[in-house]
Amino acid sequence: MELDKHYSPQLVEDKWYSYWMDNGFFDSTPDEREPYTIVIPPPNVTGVLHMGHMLNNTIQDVLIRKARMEGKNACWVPGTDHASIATEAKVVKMLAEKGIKKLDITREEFLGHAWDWKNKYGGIILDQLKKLGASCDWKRTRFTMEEDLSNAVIDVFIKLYKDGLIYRGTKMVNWDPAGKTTLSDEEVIFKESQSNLYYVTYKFTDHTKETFNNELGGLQVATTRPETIMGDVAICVNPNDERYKSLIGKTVIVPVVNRVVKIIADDYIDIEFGTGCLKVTPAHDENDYKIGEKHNLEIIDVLDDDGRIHERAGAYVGMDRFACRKQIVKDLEEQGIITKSEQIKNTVGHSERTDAVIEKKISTQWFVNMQEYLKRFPQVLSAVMNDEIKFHPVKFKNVYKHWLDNIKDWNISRQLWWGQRIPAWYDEKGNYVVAKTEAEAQKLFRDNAFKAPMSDNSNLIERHVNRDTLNVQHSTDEEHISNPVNLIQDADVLDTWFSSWLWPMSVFDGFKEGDKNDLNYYYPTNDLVTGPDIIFFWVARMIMAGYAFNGQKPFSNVYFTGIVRDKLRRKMSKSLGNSPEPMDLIAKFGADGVRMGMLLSSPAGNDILYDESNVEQGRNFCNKIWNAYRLIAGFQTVADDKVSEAVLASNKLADDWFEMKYQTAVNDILEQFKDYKLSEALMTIYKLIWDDFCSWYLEMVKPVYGQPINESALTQAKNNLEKVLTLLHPFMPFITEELYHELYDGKPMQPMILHAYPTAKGNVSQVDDKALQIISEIRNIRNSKGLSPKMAFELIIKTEQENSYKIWETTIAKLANISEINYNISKPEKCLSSLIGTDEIFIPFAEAIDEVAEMKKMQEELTYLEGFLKSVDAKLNNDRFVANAKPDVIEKEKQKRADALEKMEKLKKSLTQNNN
RNA sequence: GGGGGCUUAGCUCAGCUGGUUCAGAGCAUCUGCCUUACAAGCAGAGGGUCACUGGUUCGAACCCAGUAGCCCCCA
Repeated sequence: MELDKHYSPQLVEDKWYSYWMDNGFFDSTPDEREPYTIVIPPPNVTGVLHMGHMLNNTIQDVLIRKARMEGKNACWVPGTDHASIATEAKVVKMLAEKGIKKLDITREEFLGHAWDWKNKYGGIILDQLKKLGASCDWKRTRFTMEEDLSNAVIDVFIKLYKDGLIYRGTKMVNWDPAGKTTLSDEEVIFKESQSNLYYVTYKFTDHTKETFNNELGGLQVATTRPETIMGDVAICVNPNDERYKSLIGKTVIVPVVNRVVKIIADDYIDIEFGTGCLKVTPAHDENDYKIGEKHNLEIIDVLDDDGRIHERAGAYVGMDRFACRKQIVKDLEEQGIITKSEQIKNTVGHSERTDAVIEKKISTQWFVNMQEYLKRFPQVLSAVMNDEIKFHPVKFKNVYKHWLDNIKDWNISRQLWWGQRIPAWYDEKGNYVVAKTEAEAQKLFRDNAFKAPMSDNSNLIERHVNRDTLNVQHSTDEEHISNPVNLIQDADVLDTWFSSWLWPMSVFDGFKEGDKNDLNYYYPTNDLVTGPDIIFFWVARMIMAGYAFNGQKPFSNVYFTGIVRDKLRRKMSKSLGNSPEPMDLIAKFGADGVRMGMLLSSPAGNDILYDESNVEQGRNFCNKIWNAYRLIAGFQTVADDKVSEAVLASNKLADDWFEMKYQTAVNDILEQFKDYKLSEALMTIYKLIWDDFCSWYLEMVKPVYGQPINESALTQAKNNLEKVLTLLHPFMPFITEELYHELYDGKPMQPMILHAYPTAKGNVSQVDDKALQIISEIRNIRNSKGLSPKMAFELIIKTEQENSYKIWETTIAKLANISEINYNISKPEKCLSSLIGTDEIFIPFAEAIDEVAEMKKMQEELTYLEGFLKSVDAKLNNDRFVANAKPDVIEKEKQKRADALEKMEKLKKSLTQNNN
């Protein structure tokens, strides 16, 4: 069959993927073999495959395929995440486009639309992974919101609540006015921005003026958020600030609302910042809130859920917060109350999902008590620190520790509908219980096992907290409680990560009643491959869940990939349009080429700078392998006894030599795998195939044109191709499967995907290949002298180890185009010469030798060697070196000295001969 | 403001506990080749005061201190 010069991935990839699937090679069920398990970081159902997924899933596939070939029971569990806030936002938008408002439909109707959406689009990303070659056990595909997994989430919530690790509390939280939900601290992204710092005058009351007066008739306060002025309840200065000492305890008037507030003192205030006076707005700033608590101040929340000014503010009601800021600045400037402003750099929190500017606000939410959690499960930290769970690269250990050391309580309730609904039930007074069903909740109420509300009832309906709601009112209306009616389930759902932290267990039905075979067999999993951006969101929390709910770690290794960026180090993003479409890339370069392109330049933890030339390199490599196969497939054969002894021996030697190269590479590759240095492992294979296999080995055994190859040599060549294909298979599964089948006429003993992976070998038998340097040297001489490779040379070798060269004579003759080799005969009158180690080679060459240039070259080398010898002697003559250095180091220096002397002697001899 | 990391060839990166012939790889570059597997290729070559300054040491890309620049995380 005539094979095309170019490999066409498009013709083979789908074929092999179906073949693997149809034969169930990706499937895994527990058996007596050692398991090897990876759970996929479940992509969001809203997502389409991006370059980050490509990298991440390629790495997982390499690991899982290698394990499978090593005879382990490899199980890679795929699935998707319901991505509460992202999906809800998407569905809301989709409905809005149809003219449907979320507020106008019921929760059930909304969820119906959401499920429709999920069923329609949720599987796209998984289908795209198949194009990449991902060998997931698709029969095990899970979804974080399917019934079993949702039940697990609810059960875990109830358990943690009973254990006192989950509580309902009123605290300052992050509010996303676009998503209309609270967020955990991790979901807030701080961005640096240019802001205006406005100087606002708070007029003194008459009483204050008596003791202190100035030109302004008031205190100047610097603020970046004038729209919260209506929530001001005090002015705070540093007690050590001489400027304001006499004012502490006096009063000023808040602009706009004309509220009279006190001037208080607190160490927290930075004397240097602004004017040294802080307007205290406890409802809208974490630090102000703390000051408010300390000084027992009122809390006036001036914003509503949409980020507009609330009636409570008493002015600018209904106005958007940013519009209000502009307006208030304009108005106060006109009144002469704002006298100046300056630009400053500060950081502003944004929602990770909606990018809206986050508002801090006080709200009643559900929290996980992290301090207590870590106290009960100290392994969460220790397991990572003592490498029971290994991070690759290790630098992330520090990041992890730092986060745990400063951890705050985890806000897990979200004001959304898409997600697991919080199993808390309230009566009309706001008393509540946590229970899986309404019936159980009723029973708990009957048993008086309820909690009194943190705040009054209105909080259930309207989530604002004003000063009244902070006064906790313990209900004592027992008569009412003993006859509960109309329980309402909490309207909120749980943070997405509160479900995905269970993923490594829940995908194996770890929380379900019934047999735990899968969990016991596959868990703890082996490797987790993910991005460092979710180390806190997900990695840390899976570790927490692992120890809390199973008493074991969730995985043994975490491989942190880098972030895929463009050539200019910019993140890939839709708005920049700098991200290639992965499916187009695969169509153009083939999945194998893309996989290689992604892997080549992505050491663990380093960002990868995506450049199409990497993918081209991958495609070119495929083509190289394809052509190596084409060469082998095209050989005509002849029986071994029909070729000369020399050819037989030469081919045998080539095989031994390649075996040495191969086994050395295998040993290196297995080490690199152990260290999770996948790009280095791939590079080692790349060089083994391109340089050692193609450029050297195949050239050694390739017969001259038109001649056949002897049968044993062909068999060896095929074996060697099989070996390198095997090594490469985890990285480039398609082409290796294709060629492996071709190699055995479509009927190999077993498919490549199940082929045994090579193992390390202690003693690699060495083949003396010093002589091969001659080939490079002669090519070099030809190149530098502009002599054609077609011109055959004679060669004279001066050496004490003739045999080192003799065994390679056939190869040297073929690859360097040498017609005759002689040993240790006298140097011809006119010749080109060179040193191979301490051996000399001469090429008789009568015409056109530039003797002056030759001499100059030798003289230069001699000069270098003299300098080199001097430095070696300096070491050896240094008593302290001889006294302190290790014996083997000294021995090496002595050897260097001897070699240098020998070379110098030969060069000197050549120089004098030429001079004669 | 706190923590972590980085700075080695034009680019992207290796370089383990300091010690082989003046520091390695891939890509890119240059030179010569369409040599019957591959021009998506072959053969060869050039290219680096290892950020800077000082210190420790017989010996420093590697250890220590400081300086400069860059990146990430956290608040």
